[in-house]
Amino acid sequence: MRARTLNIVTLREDPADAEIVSHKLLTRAGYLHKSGAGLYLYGHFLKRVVDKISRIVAEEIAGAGGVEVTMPIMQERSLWERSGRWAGFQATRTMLTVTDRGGQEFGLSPTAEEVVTDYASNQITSYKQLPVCYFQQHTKFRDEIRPRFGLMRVKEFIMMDAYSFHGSEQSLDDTYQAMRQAYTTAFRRCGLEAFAVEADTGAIGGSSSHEFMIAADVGEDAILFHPDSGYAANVERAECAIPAAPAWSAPAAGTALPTPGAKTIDEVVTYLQANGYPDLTSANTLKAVLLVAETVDGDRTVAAFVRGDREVNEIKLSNAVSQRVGEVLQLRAMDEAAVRAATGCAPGFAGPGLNADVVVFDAVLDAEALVVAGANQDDTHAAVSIAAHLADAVQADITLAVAGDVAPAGSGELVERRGIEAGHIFKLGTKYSAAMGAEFTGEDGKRHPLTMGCYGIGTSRLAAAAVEQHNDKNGIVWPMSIAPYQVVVVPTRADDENLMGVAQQLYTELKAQGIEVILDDRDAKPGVKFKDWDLIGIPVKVVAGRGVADGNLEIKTRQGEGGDVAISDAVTHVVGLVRDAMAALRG
RNA sequence: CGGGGUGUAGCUCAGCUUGGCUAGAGCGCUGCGUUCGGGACGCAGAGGUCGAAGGUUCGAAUCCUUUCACCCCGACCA
Repeated sequence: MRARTLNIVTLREDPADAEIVSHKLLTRAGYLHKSGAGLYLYGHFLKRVVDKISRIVAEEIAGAGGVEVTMPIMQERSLWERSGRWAGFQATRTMLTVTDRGGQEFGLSPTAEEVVTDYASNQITSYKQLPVCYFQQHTKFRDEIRPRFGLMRVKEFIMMDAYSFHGSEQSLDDTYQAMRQAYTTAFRRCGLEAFAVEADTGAIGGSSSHEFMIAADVGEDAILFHPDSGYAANVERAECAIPAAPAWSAPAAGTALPTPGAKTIDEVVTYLQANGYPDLTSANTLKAVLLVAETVDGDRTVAAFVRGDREVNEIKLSNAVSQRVGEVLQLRAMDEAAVRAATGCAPGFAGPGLNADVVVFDAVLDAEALVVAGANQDDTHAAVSIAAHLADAVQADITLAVAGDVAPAGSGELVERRGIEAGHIFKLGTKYSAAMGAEFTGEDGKRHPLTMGCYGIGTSRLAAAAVEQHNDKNGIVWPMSIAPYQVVVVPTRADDENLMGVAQQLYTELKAQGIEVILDDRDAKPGVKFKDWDLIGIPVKVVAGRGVADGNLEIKTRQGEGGDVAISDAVTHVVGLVRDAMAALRG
């Protein structure tokens, strides 16, 4: 491709609305044009990067048994009602909808379990056809509450989504592991350092899932690791062991403790330490978190109790509450009136015995130990044990794990890293097939629901993640496998027929060798061209300049390695650089 | 949706507090000339409904009201 035809426009300054390096560089280098909030036009270079990532991902998914198809983006409401998810996606307003002239509503695909399960129920009739895995690379829509970070979080994006169907849990396990391996290989081929972590299943559901994270400080997800045992989990999911609370000189059970004006744990502890209980710590208190759970059947009040020195993990809590009242669409804080209705007192003095539809105690709490908890009476706490309140309560792990906690699988502390969620794999079981009647006839001659798995990779997000991992002060440094072009040939002067002739011939020969090459035929100063190609991040640069008189070209990688090479050896040399880099990424 | 902020040239921004001449700068763009290996220089130019609507005023980018858009912090997720 000739640079003049590409109409290359680069910016010297960072765009005002960009926060993270990938957004800045992709915009400055002309890959990305903002069309609206969370809506981007992909320039020619970005289109090529995304296509390359798509191709690598497709090859690996196909290698794991995937069959590529294309599903509709507009999906009928009735299909989503069959799985029961229409209400949930509307309540959380995750799905964008459109209405046709007849008044029929459609969801714009945020994911495609319904469509593919409907397809599978039509296609699959016998166990002899199983397993099968359909996948696609298509645009997805999500009504993001807050799009941000350039390509990272947008309303419209490109995703690889795969769905597998099985006759047994064992078969699902096999495919799940094959997908996990395919993901690992695909990310490596894209030049990305990724790792798998245990994750919450969220709106997709199912029994278990892993997320694939790209390590990056700007990542929106916190991951807790235990290097020795290999434990790694999203903080939303992470379990932890909490050391027992230290003993304190508690009064008799049931003793009321006046705590005038002390509403927060800190205030209560500080007040009581100064008023007769010097060895009290926040670990000896009980924190009440009052929430309202929205379900398809209406709101339910929730009281969650964790140790006073810890925070509630709302994802874990939501899952625990779902066990009792059905799927929780959303948790929100109780307003003051609701708190008064539940406790009979002002906010800040809630404790066991209050009136809520669902009461959850963290599993780590010692039921017999005396703790300081709200007495459901203004300006009063009490020394209580939760044992008497467990009867109708849920006991579950609802504590937010933090770095420094003891890892669940033994000794040692959890450490925190941040990551960008690039992919997710789920074991769905029969959630969708049972709801939608997708069944097959087994070897036993009976009808069984299909067992399912699903798998997603944020293809366009990967492009941004790659820039986060591969850049320097001069711009992007693409891995060879996903660079928009592999090589650029830069004649230092457009008006020098000799230089242009040498550059032109090299360009033609490299193209003939199957190399993706750009000829920079722009009439610009050499410095301008060099800056542009560094910013854009083309892996190999060949300069036809002052060395040509001596029969040399300068060949350098984007990392700055290389030097003069005889013109006669240039094609072989460049082809070698490209092939070696590609081979290294294949591993 | 709650909290904070910003809308002025293609891009990055000044001007607004305290209303006043033809609304400015840098980058980018056009022409000419000199340059030509890491974002050159000189000269001459083009480019703006100051987000939108309404109001106050002799006079509004500036003050008031309404509204829209975008960005940041929180809840959603590939």
